[in-house]
Amino acid sequence: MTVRSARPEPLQEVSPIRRTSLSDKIIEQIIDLISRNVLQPGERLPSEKDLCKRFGVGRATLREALRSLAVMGILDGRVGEGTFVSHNNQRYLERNLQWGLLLDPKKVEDLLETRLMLETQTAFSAARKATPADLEAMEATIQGMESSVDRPEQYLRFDLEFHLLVSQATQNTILYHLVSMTRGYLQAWIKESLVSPPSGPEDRHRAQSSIREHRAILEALKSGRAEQARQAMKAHILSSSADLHQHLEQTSA
Amino acid sequence: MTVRSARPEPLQEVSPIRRTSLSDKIIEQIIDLISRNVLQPGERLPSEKDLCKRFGVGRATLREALRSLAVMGILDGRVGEGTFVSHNNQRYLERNLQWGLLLDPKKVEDLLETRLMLETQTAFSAARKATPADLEAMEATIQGMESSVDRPEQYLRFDLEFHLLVSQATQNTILYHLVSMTRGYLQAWIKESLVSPPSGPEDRHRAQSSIREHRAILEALKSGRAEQARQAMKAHILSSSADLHQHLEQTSA
DNA sequence: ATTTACAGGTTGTCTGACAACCTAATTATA
DNA sequence: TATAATTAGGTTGTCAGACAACCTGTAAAT
Repeated sequence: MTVRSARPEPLQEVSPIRRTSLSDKIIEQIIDLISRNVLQPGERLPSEKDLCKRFGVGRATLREALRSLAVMGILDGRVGEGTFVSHNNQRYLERNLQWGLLLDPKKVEDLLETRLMLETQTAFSAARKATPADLEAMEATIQGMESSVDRPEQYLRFDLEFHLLVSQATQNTILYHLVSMTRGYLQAWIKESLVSPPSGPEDRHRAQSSIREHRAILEALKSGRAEQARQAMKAHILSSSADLHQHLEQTSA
Repeated sequence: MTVRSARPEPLQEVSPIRRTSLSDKIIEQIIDLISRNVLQPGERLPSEKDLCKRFGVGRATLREALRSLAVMGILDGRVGEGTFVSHNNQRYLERNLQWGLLLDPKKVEDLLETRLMLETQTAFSAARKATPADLEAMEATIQGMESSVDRPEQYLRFDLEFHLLVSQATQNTILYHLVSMTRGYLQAWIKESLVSPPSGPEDRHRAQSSIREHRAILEALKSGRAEQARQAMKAHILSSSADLHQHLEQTSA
């Protein structure tokens, strides 16, 4: 007699039984430990042998869980040293979107639209919530941009940092993650589009106007004018997106 | 002589060497296969033994890759049957955000703010892009709400469906996933807040005004007035959020 | 004192094995 | 013949042991 034959009529409210594998349970437990700060970022986990004994599972099972957490960017395994909690488990979202966009790479348009939407709104919200410390940090990144117009790599780091600071100023961690996610992925394209042609005078010109746009955003934030901040950010994103588009068409042509 | 002692002065442009594990390479290859549609959604992968031979790796290594793809929601392993490409690898975003939210428990406020931001913008965008078929489907969900004011469970399904249709009408899959993610998370709270008190006359009254709000959104979408659609959605989300807040405070008190 | 060599621990990978499970063909039964 | 039970083969889930590659700190050699 099988279980199947023992269920003649279909039940409506059957328990949503799901065979949860041992690895899944381990993943949940470890995530729980990290979220409760029992395991802190940078901390080393016990060795796999230890963990096997504690969880009461084989090493293969445990490793499947650890590997999964590693590709998510939550853990970081270093051969010969141990497994560590990633410093920036915040960043794991970017990583995963990266995997995801590899799945269908035609979403650049969608990404740009989403980014426009998110960042204009974060600018709006940040104008109301930004602390003096936030504004000061933004000021620093703009100065950083000014001092590195000829070093695209470094310039981009400051650029990214500025936008992250804006989203951080909203004090909404979800928004921060979403912005850093979209931004992190576009970064690859942006970098490529800036590096491919050797930095000429036009690039420097572009950098200068970009810095002006950032300053406009910062001024709006400082004065607390939310709508103005939104518009400034919108203008900046649009011109930046236009640049990216142009470069993309050039390379594809 | 170690490598360490051979690097007296810090190099700026060292190659960002990363020891890519075999599992990582397998993950990349499989994702590539899926993105190139060599492996289509729903399709079954060869057995693990087969894959081991093709990739030239041991089973443990292969399984770590498969498990990682499974927790991402890209693959779906069924014991005794095989491993399949997930029908909706679209869902990977929601899945990962889910893990992410487990990582650091966000506040409901953040979710509500994000939702307000996303949905007002999707309404704006949808007003410009919605097709007659989209509008027709939305009309149907509103009728569904009207016919189930006394069945909260069913009512909520229609409600959710409406909002998903709006975001779908933007034809931006990323936005769609983000909306469905925030919505899916709030759904648990919403359901609880509606089920806990037995449905009384006030609830029905609330449902009626909610339906009016949905109609207002739909009318704005039909007439293609983007700004009006945004305002209508904003009003709806705000009143809906206020309800949720009230219920939350009641239960916590 | 500096360098070298070594030992112990850790992750990465392989192999083989068994259990739980599903599918389908085969056999037994009414 | 038609239906039920059994069986066989394949598949994923898990375990155990082993070895390679690697890192770190310590002890030995220079």
